[in-house]
Parts: sequence; C-alpha cells; structure tokens
Amino acid sequence: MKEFVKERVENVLEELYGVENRTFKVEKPKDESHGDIATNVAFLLAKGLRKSPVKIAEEIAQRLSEDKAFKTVEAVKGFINFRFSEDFIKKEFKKLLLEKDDYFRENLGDGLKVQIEYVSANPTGPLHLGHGRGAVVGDTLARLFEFFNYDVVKEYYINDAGRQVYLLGVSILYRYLEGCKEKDIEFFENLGKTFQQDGYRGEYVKELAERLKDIIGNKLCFPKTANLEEIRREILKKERDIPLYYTEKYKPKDIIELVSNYGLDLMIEEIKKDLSLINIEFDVWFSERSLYDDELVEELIDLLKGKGYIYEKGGALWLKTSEFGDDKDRVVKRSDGTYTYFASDIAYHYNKFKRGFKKVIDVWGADHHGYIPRVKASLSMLDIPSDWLEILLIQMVKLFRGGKEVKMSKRAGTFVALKELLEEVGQDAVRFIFLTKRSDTPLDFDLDKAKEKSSENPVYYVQYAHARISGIFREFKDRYGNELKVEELVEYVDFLSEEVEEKLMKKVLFFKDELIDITLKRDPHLLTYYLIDLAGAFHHYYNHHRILGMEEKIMFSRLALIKGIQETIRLGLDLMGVKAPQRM
RNA sequence: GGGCCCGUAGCUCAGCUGGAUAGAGCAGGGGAUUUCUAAUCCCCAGGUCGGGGGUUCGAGUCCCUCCGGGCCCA
Repeated sequence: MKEFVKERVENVLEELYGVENRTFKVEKPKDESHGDIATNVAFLLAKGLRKSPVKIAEEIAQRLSEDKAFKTVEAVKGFINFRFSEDFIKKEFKKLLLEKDDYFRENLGDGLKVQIEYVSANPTGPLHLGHGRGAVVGDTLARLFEFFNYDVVKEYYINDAGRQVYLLGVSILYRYLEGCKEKDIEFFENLGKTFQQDGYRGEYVKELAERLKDIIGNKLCFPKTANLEEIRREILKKERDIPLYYTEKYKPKDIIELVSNYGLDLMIEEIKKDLSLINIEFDVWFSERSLYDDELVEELIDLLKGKGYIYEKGGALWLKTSEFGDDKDRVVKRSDGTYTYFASDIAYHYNKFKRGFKKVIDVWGADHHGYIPRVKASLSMLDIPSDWLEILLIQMVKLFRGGKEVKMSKRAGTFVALKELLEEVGQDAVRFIFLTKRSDTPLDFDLDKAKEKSSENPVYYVQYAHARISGIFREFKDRYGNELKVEELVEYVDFLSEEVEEKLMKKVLFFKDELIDITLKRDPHLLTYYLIDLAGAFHHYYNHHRILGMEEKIMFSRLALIKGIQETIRLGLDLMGVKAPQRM
C-alpha cells in the first residue's frame, strides 16, 4: 500500500516539478483522521522549490485527487493525507483472497544468499532460556527472509574445540569415576582438582556419565591402563540411539579426549532435541574443529600476516585490530602455540564469505557485545564490506514464578533449561512470548501468565481468533452441507458496506507493509503486535456482527471478510513458527 | 575507569532512519451470552515520555550532560 502511494507521488513530482526524489516518507499516520497514508514530501521539497510546504502539498493533492484509487487526497498544514477509495480496497482484498500468501510476498531478496547464524551455544550443556530467545528470533527472521525470496541458510556454529570441551570431558569422567567402587584414586583426585575449579556441575553431566557406564561398564575406572581404542570401538558398537560423529571421526590421544568426544556427541544430540521441541531445525551444523582440521585457521593467520596485520609480542601473535576501531590489539595465537577463539572466529567468518554469502546475520547473546569491534575489525582487514555482517544482540531472559524471579546460574548448575520451560508452558506460548519484546532489551518471562489460557495470554488471544473463524466455516458446512471455496466468495466482497468492514480489510492489506518493515528492520517482535491488533479487531467485529443465517449477500460477504482475516493470521503465526489451530 | 543497552500510565511493554492531539495489554470498577466458541466483547482512568540543556518550522525519537538500572571489558 505504501509503495503504491509512493509511486503515484513520484510520478506527480516528475510531472509537476520535474524532480526525482525518493527520500520522502510515506507512512501510516498514528491518527486515523489523517487518512490511511500520509506523506511529508512537501516539507522536503519546500527548500529546493522555494515554495511553502503548504502550497506544494496543495498542488500535489490537487493533482492526485483525480486518481480513482483514492477517495480523498487532502493537503493539511503541509502534510498530504490519502484515503483509499472503497473500490480500491475491495479490489485489493479480492486479490488477497485469491492469491493468499502470495499477495503479501514481494521479491525483496531476489535470491540473495543470506546466512543466519544463531543459538551456537557451547555444546557443554543443555540450552537455557537465553538460547531459546535467540533461537526464536533467528528462526523467525529466517522464515521472513525465506518468505521474501532470500536464499537463506540457517546455521549453528559448534564450539567443539578448546578448553570448554576438554572440561566437559573432565566433568563426565569425574562423575563416572565417582561411581566406580574400585578406581585409580590418584587419577581421580587430580581430575577432581580441575573439576572443582572449572567443571560442569549440572545434573545432566551425571546423566551423561551414567550413560557412558551403561555402555562400557567399569572399563574406565583405571584410566591409565585402559585400552582406548578398544573402548572407543565398544562405544561405537553399543551406542545405537544417536549418531556418533565425534567418537567416530577422532582417534583420541588420551582418555579425556575420548570422553569429551563422546560427550559432544551426546550433548549435540540433546541440543538438537531441545531445538526440535521448539520447532527449529538448522540447515548446517558447522564444526569449529573442522576449521583446524582443514587448516583454515592457519591459512587465515598466514593471510593476515601477509597483509601485515600480525605481529609478535611476548611469544604470542597479535592482530592489529586497534587500527580498525577496536580498543586494543588482540591475541590470535597464544605463546603456548594454541589459537584463541578469536582466531577460529575470524576463520569461520572468512569461510562464510568464501562460501558466497552476500549477507550474514549473527544472532548473539548481548553479553558478547564487547566482541563486535574486533570481529568487524578483522573483516575489514580481509576487505569484507562493513555491512556484510550484521550482528543482532539478544538480551537476557528472566524467569518469574509467583511474582518472584527464578534465579539461574550455569556454574552452580541451577539454571532453567529451555526444555523444562517448553514442557511447562508449551511451544506456541514460548515462541510467541519470546517475540513480545524487542530482542535487545531484557525480557521478563512470567510463567504464570504464560500458562494461563485466557485473554491474559496474547498467544491464545490470537490463536483463538483463528480458531473461531474456523468454527464459523465448520458451522456453515453443518448447516448448509457444503464446503465453501474462496473463489465462490470473492465476488461478494462488493456487498461489504460497513465502515468497520472497510477498516478490517485495510488492516489486513497493510500487513504486507508491516511484513516488509519487520524484515528490513529485523524486528520480528512487531509481528506479535500486529497480530494482537488484528485479532482484537476481529473479536470486536465478531461480537457485533452475525454472519451465518443472514441474508445471503451479507452472509457471504462477511464470510469472505473473515476468510481474509483468517488467512492473514495464519500466515503471521506461520512466520513465527506458531500453530494456527482449527479449534481450541 | 572505558564501552554497550535501557529508563514512556500503578505493572508489562509498543512507538525511536524527527512529523500532526504519545498508544496497547494487564491490574481496579461496572456491564454484555434465547445467537456462528465468553480463551470473547463494551464502558470508565491514568502521563514533568528519568532531570536539564541544545539542534530544528517541528523532539518520546537526534546531540550534549547529569541521575538511576543492567551487561561487557580493564
């Protein structure tokens, strides 16, 4: 709708003043009395044309009021207010009924290759609330991009290299040894020191250890004398429920590595399961370790060296990120010869670039925001344009029960897992509520409210609108014995005569503008606001208008109207990954 | 100490590439069902947009500063 008006205005500018200008704004005024669409174009032209905005607005309005698409075009204090004609709205609404989702589609992306990387939680523990929020935001964005014809790849980066994974192995092995009646005490105690300091203490580690024990029995109670290869083969043979990527691929050099690899396999499977509970599936699981295996990290460091951005200090290799806006230079290779996370991160992003993505969106926890300047700096060094990588920050989720905060702490192992939340609240409510607030501000998640099945809970409010409409069509079939096709209804749109009905049609038609806005601004939370608004408008209408049993023209016209509303709600919910139920 | 985010109605939040009289939900009170789902609807209220200054024809929106809260880094 906006684009439609904008084009008309541009034509007039050309005609009247011979100027080209696309910088003016076309928007929905807050106040309905200012019409369906308004533009500030006159203000922007005033200077160049040496005329008052009021005068310009009048001239443009005058010219455009001949257009049949508009009922009125008014110049008010320099603004130009447009009101669509009834005919135009009905024509568009019919189009929408016939084209369905395609009506809202627009070729924004033109097949542009886009990667969205999200969640990417360390595979050392189950997903918690914050990950869930990032997952929903990233996934919804991906759906929006797909809708607008971007070629989207959803990717999860697995931090499967480095100390955290080592610590996972330590923790599992420690718990495993705890359960050995006879064991290598010295080994156990040494391991205990690391465990006490940095180990993972969640219950889930004990479960992983038990699973290991189920498979190999007590064969690891004396780790030093254990036959690693034999045990590995036994795991491969007996573990049948999950794919064993790491255990299979990597021959361990010590016991901890073996347990780490098996732990990784278990954890990643866990994470996939958690994600499937919230209706999320990734296209690519990208392994950090593969960057080392394929020597991409080394290659990258050499490349940067060649460009003169790397120097040695204190035995370590530093990257001159401060030359590109970072506070200071960063270590990429430590003096002990190991690479930092930063090094593999650069290699990873460089790899994304080489894979041909024209745009990359990273969804990160807000606690990583300090990391942005160095990553951006490194990309500049590689001559990658600065708008190639967009980073969206997701703020924390705080959980409230009975008005009190449920505290989370990963260290102590008392965090709230996403899985528990999903079990308690349900997938739809969780997804919806995660999108009720702008993602870069903290979210308070009220468990009691989320579970309530009433108007308190916007999820059900919106879903109920959809289900109600389904109910009306069900009832129609019961009474009149036949299923209705949209095609039969379309022509009846002409019989809609009330102002509310016109308003409803407009609200639905504007969803396209809304979707485009949401996508370009990467603001998926606005979807919920739109849907709540539309659902509210429908519920209001429903309570004041009878549909079935009315005179035929009226009945069918109203059925056409609510069909359009239903399709729109369904599409909106689809894009959020929330179900649109037929009945509730 | 440096950086980032936030501060809008009693509560939870929209609105932020400047635009016309600042919005919604909840909480409180009152009402609506012989009817296609009451998980619904209708009526009643509330604001120094954290304070101050600046830019502008116009500031909740941009800039500066202060206050308060959160996070990251040192």
